[in-house]
Amino acid sequence: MSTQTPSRPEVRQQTDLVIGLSAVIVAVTGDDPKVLVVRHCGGREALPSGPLERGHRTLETGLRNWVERQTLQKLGYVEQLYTFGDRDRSETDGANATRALSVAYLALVREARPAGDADAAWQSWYRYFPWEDWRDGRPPVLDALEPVLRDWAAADVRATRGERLSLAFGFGERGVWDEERALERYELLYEAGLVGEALREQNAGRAAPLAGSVEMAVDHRRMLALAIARLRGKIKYRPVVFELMPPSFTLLQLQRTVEALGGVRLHKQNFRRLVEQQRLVEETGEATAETGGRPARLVRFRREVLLERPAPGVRLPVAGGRR
Amino acid sequence: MSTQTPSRPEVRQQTDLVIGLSAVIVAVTGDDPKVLVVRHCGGREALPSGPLERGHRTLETGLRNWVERQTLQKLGYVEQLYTFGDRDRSETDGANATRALSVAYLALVREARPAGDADAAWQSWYRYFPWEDWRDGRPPVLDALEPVLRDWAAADVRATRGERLSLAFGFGERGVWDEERALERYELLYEAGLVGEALREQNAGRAAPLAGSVEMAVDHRRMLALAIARLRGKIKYRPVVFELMPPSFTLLQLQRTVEALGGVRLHKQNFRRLVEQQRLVEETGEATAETGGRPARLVRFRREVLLERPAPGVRLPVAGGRR
DNA sequence: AGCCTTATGCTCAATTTTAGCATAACGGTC
DNA sequence: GACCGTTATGCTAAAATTGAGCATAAGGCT
Repeated sequence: MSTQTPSRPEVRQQTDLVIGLSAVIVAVTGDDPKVLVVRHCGGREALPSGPLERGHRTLETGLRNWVERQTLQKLGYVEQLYTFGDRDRSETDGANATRALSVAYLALVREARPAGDADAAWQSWYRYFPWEDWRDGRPPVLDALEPVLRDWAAADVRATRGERLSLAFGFGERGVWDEERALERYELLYEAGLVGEALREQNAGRAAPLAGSVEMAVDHRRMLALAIARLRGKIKYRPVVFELMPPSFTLLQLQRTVEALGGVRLHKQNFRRLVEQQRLVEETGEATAETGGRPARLVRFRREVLLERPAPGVRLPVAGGRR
Repeated sequence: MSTQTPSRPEVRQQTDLVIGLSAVIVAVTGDDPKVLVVRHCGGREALPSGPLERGHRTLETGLRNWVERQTLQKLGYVEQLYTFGDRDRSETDGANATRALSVAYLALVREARPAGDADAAWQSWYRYFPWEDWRDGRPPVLDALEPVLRDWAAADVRATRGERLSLAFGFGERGVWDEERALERYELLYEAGLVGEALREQNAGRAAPLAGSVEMAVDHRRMLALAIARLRGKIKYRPVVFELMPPSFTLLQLQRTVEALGGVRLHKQNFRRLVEQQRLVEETGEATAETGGRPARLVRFRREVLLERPAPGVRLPVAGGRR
């Protein structure tokens, strides 16, 4: 009750505990942001993952091990996302339930290899989140979603649901689409019973799962939503996009990559100006004629920017396509 | 080797595992950013923390429990920071070492109560990081640190240390101080053997620990560094400062709070304009004469901004004091 | 040559930032 | 009551950044 000193080994409980390690591995090929998924035992798609083992010196090495074993994919840039630990994540096999924590990571890789293993495959992440892709205007799924969500909000005694909706989806009149709120959107859909995962645990007969968006195993889709949100945010103040680019590339390729991640279109000239005046890239001297029209210069990432400015990122000059 | 499916309960290992929960609890009183510390068994100062127990539904409730038990402090805003899991964190009691994971959280509270429990105390965080406070110009500790760090970098075969130094501390000629890099700075000092914690594990006879900065138990100072870095970043794009403010306050109080966290001075008029034109606050109608000069209007946080703009934060208009 | 497509250069106006100047309003002091 | 120190606030000119487009360049193709 009173003065407790923390972490006394004698009182250590003997609860069964498993630490899971999961990776959201992202690559961009052409116009699509891809994520590496494996086929789960239960048939559902899952993120590469496995339990932390005694042999793993750090969580991150454990993760790399599992990913390489499962997908034959080497990881470059890796960053920790979040640790999930709710008790209801765990498998309840009787009174002595095993508690399952899960540490999720985000990894960025350059080339999406043709998924070394048969069970591993690269999939566009918009397959799981069709409402997140605004590059060709308002995604059609939202037409189906909006009324259901509004009803769900209206059934709320306190006004809080409606507020959260307008925040996440920009439903209100002055509402704007904030691409960084991908996680909040997924969580709202989950609460409203509009994603398949929500219906699994309790067969509460709420709305039917939403056609057109693919489920994932356990809470892996939530992890993916978090990864998307984080990446969309981070790209703006740290030059992480370049982790996804080949050694040399054209400015349009860079723009398409940023657009793929953000799910929005950008104003071309302004994007180039931004990238160039921030001196994020430098000339290679070469050019490529692959793209159809006038050949484009090939550039490469200027590593030195990391030393020069506090927060070099690719700010997103949004194109007309809003609303 | 090949097709492994993840998380099969049968193979679950019986390793001893403890999940620690630690909280960096922050408040700002007057001009100082405070953190709540408890006196550790070993005599060192520590963050409030304790092991995850079976009764805890979520990691966060577990954390809140421990904090309230140890410090009698209720938590408001809480956010997960990071999970530390390196094997060398663990206590090695023979071959069967217990692996200790630790999930660190950041919490923001309004009033720094006089530390309910005798073992708990509010301390300025600059006590542990004197080099992070640039509000009165370049902190004097850096004069002692810089040459030692430079020597350490010079002793490096590859040039990578020097690069990291100029990145983190802005030592180069064009170098700038980026307040958000608090964690990187701590880690460099750790590697260079300039903080006490570094000398504990291996009595490698490197440089002496730096006088003038206070150690903490285990890796708690690293957690604090991470919390500072995250908070300094987050403040700019989410209105989290207001979690630290009383219900009504003056613009100068708000500015002092932001300055305390960032460790930098801001341009007064520009700060006010920013806050006002972003409509982060609204009038209460009252005023206060407490501050000496002309009475200041009292304002309160305008919750509605959360619904209006994608990323409302207090961007930092730095005052002259750079360099 | 003419057309389509992508690459690039440049401009103009609207906004936002930076850095100060100037004035207001209160509590003392002489 | 005038004067001073202190903090609050209003306002502005100049510089820098953004948002939107126009216009031209340079390939491939028919």
